[in-house]
Amino acid sequence: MTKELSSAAKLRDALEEEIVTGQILPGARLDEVSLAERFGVSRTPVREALHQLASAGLVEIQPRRGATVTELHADTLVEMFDVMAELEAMAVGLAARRHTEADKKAIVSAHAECKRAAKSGDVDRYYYANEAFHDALYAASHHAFLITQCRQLHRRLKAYRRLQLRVRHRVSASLAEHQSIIDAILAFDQAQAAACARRHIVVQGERFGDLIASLKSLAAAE
Amino acid sequence: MTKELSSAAKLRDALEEEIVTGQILPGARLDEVSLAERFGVSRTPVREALHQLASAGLVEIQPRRGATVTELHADTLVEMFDVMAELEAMAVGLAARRHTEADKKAIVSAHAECKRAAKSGDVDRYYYANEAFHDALYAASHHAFLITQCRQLHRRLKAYRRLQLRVRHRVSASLAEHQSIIDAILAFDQAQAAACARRHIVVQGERFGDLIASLKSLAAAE
DNA sequence: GTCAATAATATTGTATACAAGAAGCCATGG
DNA sequence: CCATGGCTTCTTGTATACAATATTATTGAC
Repeated sequence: MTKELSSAAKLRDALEEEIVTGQILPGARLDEVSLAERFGVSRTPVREALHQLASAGLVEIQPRRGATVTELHADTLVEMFDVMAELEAMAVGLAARRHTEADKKAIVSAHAECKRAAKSGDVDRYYYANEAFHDALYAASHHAFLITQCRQLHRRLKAYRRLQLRVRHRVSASLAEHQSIIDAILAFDQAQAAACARRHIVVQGERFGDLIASLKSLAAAE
Repeated sequence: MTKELSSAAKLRDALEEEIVTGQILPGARLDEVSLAERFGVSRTPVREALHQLASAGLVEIQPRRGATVTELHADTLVEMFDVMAELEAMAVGLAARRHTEADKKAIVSAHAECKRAAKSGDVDRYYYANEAFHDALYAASHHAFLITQCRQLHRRLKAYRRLQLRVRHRVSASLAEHQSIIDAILAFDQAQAAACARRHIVVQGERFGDLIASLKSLAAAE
């Protein structure tokens, strides 16, 4: 059932996963023949996969000079968090107005899993639970196009979001923010829900900025 | 200087233009060999172009079944206008805070051209002037990532935006909305600017919905 | 010893050839 | 007369070959 994908599509997904999770580092060169050999295919599907990733912004292709994994500067990333905040605020605001009983259940249970994950102290588990929670929020907006936009950007920020979760006390703060979002949604308070969601993401951007700053000062001290 | 593009890239741009302007109709089949013949190249660059357009959402590719121009249902389009409204509100709000003297000049002069175009009664001329105006607004936000997102979505809505301009009195209304946006920006009033921009786009979505509805009732009456 | 120019190499961009799957068509059976 | 099965044909997906450009190394001159 899931084996109907073309090798180009499989390649694209595999590469995307490796880039998004940081297995392939930003700035790394993506050589067509090496990739072709690694995946046991010819250069043709490799090229297709690379071009598709380029359209998604994950890799950059310079004519006649090959592809590299996109390097996101700290300020670009912060900007991406800005836009993510706005989109998510919109989604959550809509969710406050439009959510069904099923949506409510999904959100609450995703949040419960987040709590369990937080208590367990397993950051990765929290990461996945968090992802499911946000997905439930998007779904409750019942706004198909917005959902795709949110998912796309969310995915691009995946690796960095994960990083930012390692900041001290971030997980418990995140959890509290989730709670306030849920409260606003269940009260059908659109404005409040949107505001909470926006703050939730903006905070992530800020923490991420802090992280970058501290890394920079560390590097400078060496 | 501009001739450094690969044939695949040229093809992609040409096809994008034809789709966006409606020369190729939604739902139309895009046959690889026909396109290859038409542009005098082999299938390889055609495939690359199609896949890139697919990532951008302009065409849909079904495995082993070829590519067609994406058909956007009325409700999807309205949703896209929703998101556009939110992004543009964000950009204009930022522009109110961040605009420079140069930005101010660019915006005002773009608006002046809009006025002249409106007075001339040339809808196409107004369309292009309008595009330049919005671009000037985006630029004034000084938010690189937001600008790319706005441009991308704006481009996808291009054909439909044009359609909606034909609605009676829409051009003069649009012009008035522009004026209110400018006023808010020049007053450095972020909230007001964002609200005006949001309304400006939401109205477009609504007018577009009206248009669709009237087309539907026309079709039903036949 | 360093810089520059040219040649050698490697890598991308395009074309063509081949393989595999999907759509249409005709024939045959009910 | 309609439906179903197999066959033909067309189209897409992949591989390989070739062409063009960028990179690198080597050699020569200053």
